[in-house]
Amino acid sequence: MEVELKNINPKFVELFTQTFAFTEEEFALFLSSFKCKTISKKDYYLRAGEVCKSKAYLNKGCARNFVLDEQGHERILFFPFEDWWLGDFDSYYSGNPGTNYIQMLEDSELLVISKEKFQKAEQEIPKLKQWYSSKMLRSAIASRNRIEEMKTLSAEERYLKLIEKQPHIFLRIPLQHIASYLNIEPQSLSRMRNRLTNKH
Amino acid sequence: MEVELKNINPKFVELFTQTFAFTEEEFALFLSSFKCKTISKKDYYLRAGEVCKSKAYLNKGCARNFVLDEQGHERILFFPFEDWWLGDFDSYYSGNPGTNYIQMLEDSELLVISKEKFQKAEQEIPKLKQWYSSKMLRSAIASRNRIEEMKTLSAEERYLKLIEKQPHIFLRIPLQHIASYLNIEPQSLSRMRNRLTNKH
DNA sequence: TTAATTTCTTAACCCTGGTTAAGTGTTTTT
DNA sequence: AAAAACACTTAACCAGGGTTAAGAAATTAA
Repeated sequence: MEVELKNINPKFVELFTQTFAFTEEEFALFLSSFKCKTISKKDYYLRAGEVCKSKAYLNKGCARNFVLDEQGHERILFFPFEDWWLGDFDSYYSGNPGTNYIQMLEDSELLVISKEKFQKAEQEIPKLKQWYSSKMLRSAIASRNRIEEMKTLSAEERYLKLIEKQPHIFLRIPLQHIASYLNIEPQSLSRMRNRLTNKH
Repeated sequence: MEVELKNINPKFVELFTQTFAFTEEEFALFLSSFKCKTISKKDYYLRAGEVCKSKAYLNKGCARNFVLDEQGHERILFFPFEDWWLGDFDSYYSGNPGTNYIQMLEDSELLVISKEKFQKAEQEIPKLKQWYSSKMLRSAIASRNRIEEMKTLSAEERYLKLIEKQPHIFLRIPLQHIASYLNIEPQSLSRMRNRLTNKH
């Protein structure tokens, strides 16, 4: 489906027209490279084993991005919400089958751009590269901070930090998935919550 | 101290003159922006609380990059060896005090370039930006893979993977530090190694 | 409204890794 | 060569989270 401007998250428009100062023509050209795609709750945007051949802007909805461990256990890495970009980084750039699953947790709306069209757009709109470099830098820093956090905080500390820093997650994501994100079992999260409320 | 070409790791020279095709002048200019610095075993290149104002190429030696958890426990994130770049990413770009310690584990030799000189070099040598984008991309992917690994593998699995994929680490890094990297105590690593050898 | 499904909780038992403590080697320093 | 510092191991005890199982509560579908 073609993308209609009026339905696009204003943050998307602002990012490119304001922050990266695309001209009207550049933005129109860029936008025309996208297809709109809706995915129902519980359906997948990506599965392990597939090659990731596109980037997708999450216009509306939310998802869980997870991998499987050796025992086939689902391990959630993060929860994409509105204004995030979805994809399997490694697979996208290497061309190899990926390890990530991306499953929508609400009925969602994506703006999808294929690798080919993105590359073409990059050639026609040099500013796009700037955007991408800065995005990559922030992504690298965020991942490093996440590693630090995983290494230095206990499950309980990560839980408390999540409540403090990203309370919105608790409004839209079931606790069982938050448990997986914290790297513990739902029963353990339940026990922990119980322990914390009875603490005083 | 000035950098002398004959003492530089050939990988450094190759990266810029071959892979990124710097001209002779560009490479000479770039190289003249560096200072050579030696740091003895156990001394620090960087400490938490300091603002990271330079990038450093590890020409010779190795180090441990760690952070402190709430209990003041050292948690090693990775072991830089020859041909790595040292620094606190987040602090370098944000200008805020960092959280990382970088301590040399052998007498080491660094090629250091200040933030100012690097920015200047970037303006004079546009190819430098290409290098940096590609480095950032790989860094982002590596960090994501590391997060996946931390989420899906047990301490024992991470230990066995380390032996398989980076056996050189065991030749130069004390086991106590490897334990910290695996996120367990030295005693637990010892017990695990004992368990594994007695397994059959 | 009832049935079915999903989400969350509680409890008992077990296992892994943390903690504390002590002891043995091995380097390094004096 | 002796002392000091460092690196590694072993063992006993304990706590946190995994596992299994069951049931309660809340949503969704029929």
